[in-house]
Amino acid sequence: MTVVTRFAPSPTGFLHIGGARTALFSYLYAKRFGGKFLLRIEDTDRERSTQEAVDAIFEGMAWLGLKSDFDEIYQTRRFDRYKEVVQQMLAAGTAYHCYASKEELEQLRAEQMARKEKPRYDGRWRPEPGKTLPTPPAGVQPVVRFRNPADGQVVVRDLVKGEIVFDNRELDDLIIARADGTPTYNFCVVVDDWDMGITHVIRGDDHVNNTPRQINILQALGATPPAYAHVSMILGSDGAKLSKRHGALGVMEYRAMGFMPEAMLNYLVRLGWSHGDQELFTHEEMIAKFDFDHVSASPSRFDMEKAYWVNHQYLKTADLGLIAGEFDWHLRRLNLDPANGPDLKAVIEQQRERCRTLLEMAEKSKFFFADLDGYNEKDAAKHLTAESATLLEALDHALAALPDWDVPALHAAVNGFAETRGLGLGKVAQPIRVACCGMAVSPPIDQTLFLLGRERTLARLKAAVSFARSKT
RNA sequence: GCUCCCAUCGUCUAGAGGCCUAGGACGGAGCCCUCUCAAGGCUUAAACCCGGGUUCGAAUCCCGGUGGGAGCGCCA
Repeated sequence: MTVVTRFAPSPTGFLHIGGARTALFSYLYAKRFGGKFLLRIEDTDRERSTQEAVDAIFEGMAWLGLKSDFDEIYQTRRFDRYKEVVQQMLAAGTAYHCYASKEELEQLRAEQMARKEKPRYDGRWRPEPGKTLPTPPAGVQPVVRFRNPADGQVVVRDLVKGEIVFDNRELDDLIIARADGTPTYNFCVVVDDWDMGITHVIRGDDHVNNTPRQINILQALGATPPAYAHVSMILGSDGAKLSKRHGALGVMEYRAMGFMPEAMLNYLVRLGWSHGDQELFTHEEMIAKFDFDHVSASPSRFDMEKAYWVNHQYLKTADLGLIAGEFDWHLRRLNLDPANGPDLKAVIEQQRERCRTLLEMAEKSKFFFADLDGYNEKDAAKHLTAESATLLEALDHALAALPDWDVPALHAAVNGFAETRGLGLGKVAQPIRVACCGMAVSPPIDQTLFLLGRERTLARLKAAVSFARSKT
């Protein structure tokens, strides 16, 4: 049997971190067993579903590289099928019409709560042998309810939580089709998972309580229930639940913060899952090693510091071309022209060790791609002094005389310059940094000047000299 | 309220009864290296929620408590 998993978000917002991890686990599990992974848009709630959200989810999935093996599926395009199954169940007696109004049900719930009972449908329209049903009120469109077994138990063998037992007495008859005829969530999932041959349902653990009902519906349909894996949720760093109001960010916002998609995946896969002490995984390793035996049942917190660290590991080691694509995106976002400067890969090679994010890298590389917009105040005060002006002026001449503008030549020139003057390299390099980069932080000075190029370097040295002299 | 889930350093976790005087990683502290910032190397502080059992032996199994969380919609 080939494994088929699915990621089934409802398009009511962007793809958040928890959803991304669920998608990743589903994807990895399918790939691990040479199976298929599909994306299904659960848009049966037409009030809340939006096209923007659908697009946002696709965008997030694409950025992360979680490709579906099929075209996306929309539940709204499967209404005929759901109706067909509802009719089937009605005919089989596993579902029935219920004419209770919303007001009526609300009152029922209120009464039950007051009596400290679990609020649930009381089965007033549920057909029983020998029971006389009320007469349907005129002009009321009924909903369709599933006839849940009255007793017995449902055992969910959850891949992460183990065996969970539910008493059927705790389950009421849920609505599977609204008065307007549209199907509801719990029903659509069941029909879809069944029709699409889903073998493993991997989802957030806020769904565990739905699982026994879904299993009952499946059984009423004569279908074999899939395996379930309920993954616990991801909390904010303060341990509070993530929500739009509280720190829930879309995956694309992590892109804006400067994360590599591969790093994001790596951080996410380790959140709740482990493989011994291993922290870093290639895409292939994730696929080969992922399993539910080592998925934690308890919720975990999103730790930004660790995420940054993982990202940094990727920046330090990933293929330059791969990084360049994202780096380019960030430069443009800062209104910089990637073409107006050194080769991106060469810049990345020099900056990758000192930046935890691509955003940071772009910001620290501005001076390679645009004219200086002034000097960092503190750095200039410290390093662009009257005496360093003399130094920089001499350096300007020395460097201008260089026959070749390459790293060894620049290295020799700057070091030799410092040596002949009996100065430590720092005394020379720091003023150059501020002059050429606008600040006292940059890659090694020889590399920096090389990448900056002769023209820009010499011009900036001259500008710094007059700047230093202009301040009294 | 009812049902269900969860519980190892601040955080992510290793740990499937003896290998645990509890390991790794992030973050923290300190030292070394150093042209800046980093990176790197070394050292260090830091945890089995509590109480009962089971067992020769429990972080690991069972029960109870406590504390968190989820669900209880004609939402998904």
